[in-house]
Amino acid sequence: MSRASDHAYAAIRAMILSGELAPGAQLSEEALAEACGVSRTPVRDALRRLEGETFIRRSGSQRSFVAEWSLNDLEDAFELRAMLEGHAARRAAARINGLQLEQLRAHNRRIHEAVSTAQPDVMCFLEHNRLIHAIILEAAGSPRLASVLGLLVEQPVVWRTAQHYDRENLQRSHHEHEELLAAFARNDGTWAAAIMTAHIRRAFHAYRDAYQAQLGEPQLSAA
Amino acid sequence: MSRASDHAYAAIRAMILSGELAPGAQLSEEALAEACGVSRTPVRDALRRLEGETFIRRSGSQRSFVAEWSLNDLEDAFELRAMLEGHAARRAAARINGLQLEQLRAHNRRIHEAVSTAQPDVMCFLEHNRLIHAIILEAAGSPRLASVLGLLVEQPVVWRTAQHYDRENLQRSHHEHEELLAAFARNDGTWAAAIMTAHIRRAFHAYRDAYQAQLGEPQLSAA
DNA sequence: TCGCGGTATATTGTATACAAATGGCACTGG
DNA sequence: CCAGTGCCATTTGTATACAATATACCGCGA
Repeated sequence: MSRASDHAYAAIRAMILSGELAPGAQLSEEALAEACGVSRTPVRDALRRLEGETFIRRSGSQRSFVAEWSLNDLEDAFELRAMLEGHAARRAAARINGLQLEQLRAHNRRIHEAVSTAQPDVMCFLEHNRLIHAIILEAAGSPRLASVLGLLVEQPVVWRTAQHYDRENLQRSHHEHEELLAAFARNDGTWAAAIMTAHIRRAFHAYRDAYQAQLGEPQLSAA
Repeated sequence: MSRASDHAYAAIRAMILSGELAPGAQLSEEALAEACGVSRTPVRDALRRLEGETFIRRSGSQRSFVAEWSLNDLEDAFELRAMLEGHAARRAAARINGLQLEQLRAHNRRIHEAVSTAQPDVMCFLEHNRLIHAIILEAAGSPRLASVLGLLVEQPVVWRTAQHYDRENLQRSHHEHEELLAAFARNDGTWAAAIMTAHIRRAFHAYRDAYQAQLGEPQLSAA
C-alpha cells in the first residue's frame, strides 16, 4: 500500500512499540485515523496487517485491542523461537558464504564495542544483534522459516523487555555469537544449532526476568 | 468481519482451492466484487487476509495474483512442517487426555474404513486426517504453534495434491496414525515426534510425486 | 435493591465516488 | 525494424456517507 496506509501502519506500530498504546487498550478506528491524519480506510488496512502480526487482538464483536502477553505466551513463543532459530542456524552452517561470515564478524565486533564499556550502548547492541540474526536467516535460505520467525521475533514484548538487558547478559550474547561464528566457519550445523538454541533459551530467561521486573513498574515508557 | 467480508473471503478461498482461479492468475478487485455480489471494500479485506495466509501474492505495484508454488517452495514448507508437527506430537504426548485419545482412535477407525475398500474414499480420509492433526495440535497446547502450522498446512497445493494420494499411501497413513496412538497412550514424546516427522516426510514425497505428475496435466479442475 | 428492557451512543461494516498510479499500446523518430 | 515517448484504459488507493451492530446507560417494575 502506498502513502496513507503505510503511514498509518508505521504510526500505529510505533505507538504500540513505544507503549503509547498500552497492552489491552482499545483502538478506535476513527481516533487512529485522526491521529494519523488519514481516513478510516487506510487505518483499517493497517489494523488488519497488525492483527496478522499479532500486534493486535480483536474481540468477538470486531473491536481492536493492543495484544497482551502473558508469561505463558512469552514462554510459548520462545520455545518455538528456540527451535526455529536453531533450525535456521543448522541450515545456515551448510550454506553460509564468505561475505556473510565477514559481515557477521563485523557486527559482532560492533557489539563487542557496545557492551565493553561501563555503560553499555543497548540500542547499538540491539541493532547489530538484529542484523546478525537477519544474516543467519538469510543464509538459511528458507523464505517460510524467515516469515514465521519474523512473526515471533518482531513483537512489542521482545523489544520492550530487551531494553532491560544487564551488562552481563549482553556480554554473554557477544560470546555466544563468537561461538556461532566458529561453528559457521567450520560448517558444523549441529554445533551451530546447539549454540543457537542455548542462546535463545538463555535470552528467554533474561526476558522473563525483565518481564517480571516490569510488573512492578506499570506504564513503562519508551526509553 | 461479518457477512459480506467473510463471504468474500470464503468465496475467493474456495475459488483458489478448487483451481477455478489458477496459480499465477491476476485478481481484479472489481471482478471479484461482482462475482461475490459485494462491493470492493469487503473484497479488499478478504484479499489482505488471504495475502497474510500466502494464498495470494502481490506485485510491486500492489496487484494481486494467486500464489504459485515451486517445487522448492513445497520442499521448504514441508521441511518446516515436519519439524513443527514433530514438535507438536512431542508436546501432545505429555499432555494428551483420555477423551482426546479416544477421539483420535475414532477418527482413525473411520480412516481405516475409508481406505480399506477397493475404491478408497479420499475425501473421507482427508477430513478425518485433518481432524486427527487438529486434535494433536490442540493437545500440544501451544497457540503459536497452532497458528504457525495452520499457515503451512492450509495451502492450496497441499489440498489439491492430497487428492491424488494412492491407496497404498492412504493405508500407510492409517498405520502411522496407529503408531502415533501407541506412542501417545504411553506418553512417549520422543517416539511420537519420530513417528510424526517420518509421517510428514513420507507424505511430502507422496505430495511431490503427485505434484510432478500434475505438471503433465495442466489446468487441473476441482475433482 | 436487583434484574430487566429499551433507547441512545459509540463503533465497526459496506457501498460508492473520486483520485492516483500503473501498464499497455500506438505512434513517432531514428 | 527498434527504441523511446506520450496517451488512454485499467486497477488500486483514499475519503466519505450511510447502515448495521454492539455496548452502555438509564428508567421501570418486581
